[in-house]
Amino acid sequence: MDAFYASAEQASKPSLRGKAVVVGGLGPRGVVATASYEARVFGVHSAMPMGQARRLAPNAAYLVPRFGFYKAISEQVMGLLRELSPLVEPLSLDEAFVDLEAGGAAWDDASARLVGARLRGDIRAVTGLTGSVGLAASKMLAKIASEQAKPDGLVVIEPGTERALLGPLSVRTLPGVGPATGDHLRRAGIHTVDEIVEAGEDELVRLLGKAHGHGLYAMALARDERAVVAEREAKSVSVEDTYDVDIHDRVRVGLEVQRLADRCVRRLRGAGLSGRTIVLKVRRYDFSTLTRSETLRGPTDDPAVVREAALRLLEGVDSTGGVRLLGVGVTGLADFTQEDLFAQAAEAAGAAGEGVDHAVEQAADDVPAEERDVLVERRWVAGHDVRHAQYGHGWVQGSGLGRVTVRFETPDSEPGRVRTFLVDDPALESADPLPLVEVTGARPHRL
DNA sequence: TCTGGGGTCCTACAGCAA
DNA sequence: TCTGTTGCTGTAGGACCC
Repeated sequence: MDAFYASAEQASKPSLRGKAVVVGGLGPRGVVATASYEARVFGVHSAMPMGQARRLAPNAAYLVPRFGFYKAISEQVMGLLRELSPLVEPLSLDEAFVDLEAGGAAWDDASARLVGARLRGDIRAVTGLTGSVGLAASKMLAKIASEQAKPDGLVVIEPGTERALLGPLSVRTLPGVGPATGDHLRRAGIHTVDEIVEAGEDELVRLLGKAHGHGLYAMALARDERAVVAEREAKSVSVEDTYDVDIHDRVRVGLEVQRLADRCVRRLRGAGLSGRTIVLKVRRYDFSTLTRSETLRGPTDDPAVVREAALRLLEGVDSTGGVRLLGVGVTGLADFTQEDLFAQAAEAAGAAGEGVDHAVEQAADDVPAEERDVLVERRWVAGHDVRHAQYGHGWVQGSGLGRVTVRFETPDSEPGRVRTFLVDDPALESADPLPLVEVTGARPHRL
């Protein structure tokens, strides 16, 4: 999908179409998740600090991501892909590999092209958004093709042309070559894919290590035999928070770690999993990051056990100077087993002397953060949908000083009017996003 | 001007056992 | 019996991806 989050917001909000839209964290430490193509003209791009984005594009619309909304659209698109083949490997909400041969949907160049073109039409019809398609004989090449196809295009890499196409490209084009590896190669005088091939496999292994060296050399030769894998099992579950202001108070750090442990366990349980290794992550004031982990005797999904382990790990961490991020994760996942749980819980209770604060567990956030903001504090979140008793459906454009500004429009309306209300106006309530495309008979869907 | 969140994979090293 | 090798497990960190 092209500039997915930003495009979804533009489709949802007619007044933003054709305008610079930036989706990301709006706090003082937020970064850009997606910038619309209009915003990219100003130099705004993913992973850029929001402050920098605002300086580059002060007049862009800045919105917080609505993952639930994007997920619903993503499921529609993944559904279309699964009609083509049982082998669909999602990489994220907006990207997936499809093995067309396995699905019998395509057997040669012409049929693949046809399938790709039809898919793009279907995506547009069902979601109202544009997607780009890359067709090639391997995952790596399909990915490169789809990058070249963006926005709103289709690119085919014909068999036999792969090496010639890759040769002059930057090493950064290859999957697995990020800033660090790119620098490493550059210092060795290697800038293009051709130069990787010229350097030879031994030299690459010497520079980058065994796995990376062999892998990259193969990629440079356009050799990529990786299969499309439909079902991937999760290997870890984690949650983390970056705080607007560094936390210095050791007690507060402990409380946050417990909250994160509870959130992590809720996710773990939601997935029907338990895990054996507890990981604590701490990013300090100077951005240095450290992790500490502890492996239990058996898998657990007991919040008390995870909390205690995380707190034990915290004891070994120096937080002088303050922490900007805390995280708790669980790896070594296993399917839920009752015996392990009881054994583990009893063991921990014995060892830790039952010092667990159950109030923390109860009070923790069962409701997603954005909903809490809207419902409990009645703070209106920029970009979120609302309904007004008199004016109908709209979205929050901004709020502050006891007032909230709402633009009243829907995906299929003209750009709407803006009105301002008191934040506690009883006629105003939060609302679900509306479907981007009118629901018509055959393929009903709900957002 | 500062740098999110949720993941995956690889490497290196220490300790232990065969 | 001592020593060196090998392989596994746990731990920590780094790079990368979207």
